Amino acid sequence: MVLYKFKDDTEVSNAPVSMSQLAKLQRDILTGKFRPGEKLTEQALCEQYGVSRTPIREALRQLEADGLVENILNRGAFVIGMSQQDYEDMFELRKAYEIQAVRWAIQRITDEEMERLEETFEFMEFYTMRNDIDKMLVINAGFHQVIYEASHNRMLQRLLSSYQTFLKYRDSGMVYESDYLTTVLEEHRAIFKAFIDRDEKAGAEAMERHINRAKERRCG
Amino acid sequence: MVLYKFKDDTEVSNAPVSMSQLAKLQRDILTGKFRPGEKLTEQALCEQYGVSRTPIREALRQLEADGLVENILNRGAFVIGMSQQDYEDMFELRKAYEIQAVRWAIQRITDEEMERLEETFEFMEFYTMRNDIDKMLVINAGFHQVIYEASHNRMLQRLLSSYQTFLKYRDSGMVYESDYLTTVLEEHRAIFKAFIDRDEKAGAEAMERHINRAKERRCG
DNA sequence: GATTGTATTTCTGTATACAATTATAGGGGC
DNA sequence: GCCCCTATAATTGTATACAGAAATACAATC
Repeated sequence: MVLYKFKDDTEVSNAPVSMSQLAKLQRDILTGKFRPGEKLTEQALCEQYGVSRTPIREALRQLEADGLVENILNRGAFVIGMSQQDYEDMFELRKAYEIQAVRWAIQRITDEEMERLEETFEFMEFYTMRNDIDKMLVINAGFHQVIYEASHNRMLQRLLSSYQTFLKYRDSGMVYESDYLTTVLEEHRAIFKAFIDRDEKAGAEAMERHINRAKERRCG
Repeated sequence: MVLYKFKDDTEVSNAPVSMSQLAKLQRDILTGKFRPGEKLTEQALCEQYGVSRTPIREALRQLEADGLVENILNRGAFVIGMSQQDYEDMFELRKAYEIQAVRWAIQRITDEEMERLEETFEFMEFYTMRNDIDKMLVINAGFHQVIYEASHNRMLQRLLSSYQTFLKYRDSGMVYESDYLTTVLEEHRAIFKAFIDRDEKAGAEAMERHINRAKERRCG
């Protein structure tokens, strides 16, 4: 049963979705299946994921670009560890770009994107009422994604999307406060309102509060 | 003749440096040898760079991560174009991270890094007096690089370094004002002074001014 | 002449083979 | 026992071969 369909055909549903080898490897690193510092031997990965070395090597190159592994010449790929400090820093870096994204998005958003943002926000209200955390996590990501697109800047979209991937797995193991959904909804409402009012400053401030609180919720 | 040697063995000299296939391809895209939208056929690249498809494909994956090409499944790699807007946006994105880098660097810099920063700044003074623009471009990059390292955050280092690569080729064709070097030196001096004073706020402000002026110089 | 379906060619995606480098294990010297 | 050297094994880097998808060319049809 498809409940909500994003522009890119990502769906909010419970159906298992087939993943690329890259995505699987990414997931397994982010969920801690491989330990920080651990060497990723290509042959071993081939057997684990059932593909040959070529696609594995290309995946490792992309993971290096995402900062998840380090490729050392003639020595191979090693999993990069994230300290608590690294993780907190990540929120600061993300915050700077999320704020910039909101600013540009409010300047540059198209009517079609505004409709998608509104639609997505309405789904957030619906699933908050239903208290459905799993679906909310997906819609949350979608809400931010619409903003990234509305910023009309590829670089920003790429970077912020990769932060989302990072958070997706980190969040999956989280325990949530009882008022989590309603709190987040209000934070998003403030951001959405800034779009309606075309108020760049209010949008930036609402986003800053949102990320600061997200940091507290997840790091605090 | 080696004039200045960075920690990573990058040298300020006129000696030709051998480049990896990736670096060559990166250079050729950034210098406009391939036009935006142009399809990069693997076989053609193999013949041009004298290597087989495997390393070419891996290079294309990395270039995609850097935002220089777009890989479409079963259709190949296409060069991404940068509009004037994209280019101006890039300065804003870089500014946000350069400011964060300075803040963290002032908090976290080690004695060894502080010595390197001082040494680098002294070389900047020397080459400014000599009015040697080519060497200054390299030292400039080195000055920022020391700050990135002193931020002690891998993600930030990676991103800002890739911006530097971007700028390196863009700058190479630039025409400079006569007071370019002395102006830039004073901007860097303000940043360096903030490190000595351990004044985070002053450092952030000095860096913001520096990037704003760099944007004016290059986009204005 | 334009259009559509099909055959051919070209190109990408993946697997495998080979070369070069690095890691490992064992033996000799001190 | 410790260190160093060498031989071997393991692993990465590169080239090539093959399978499948996409683009192209062309002929048949309207």
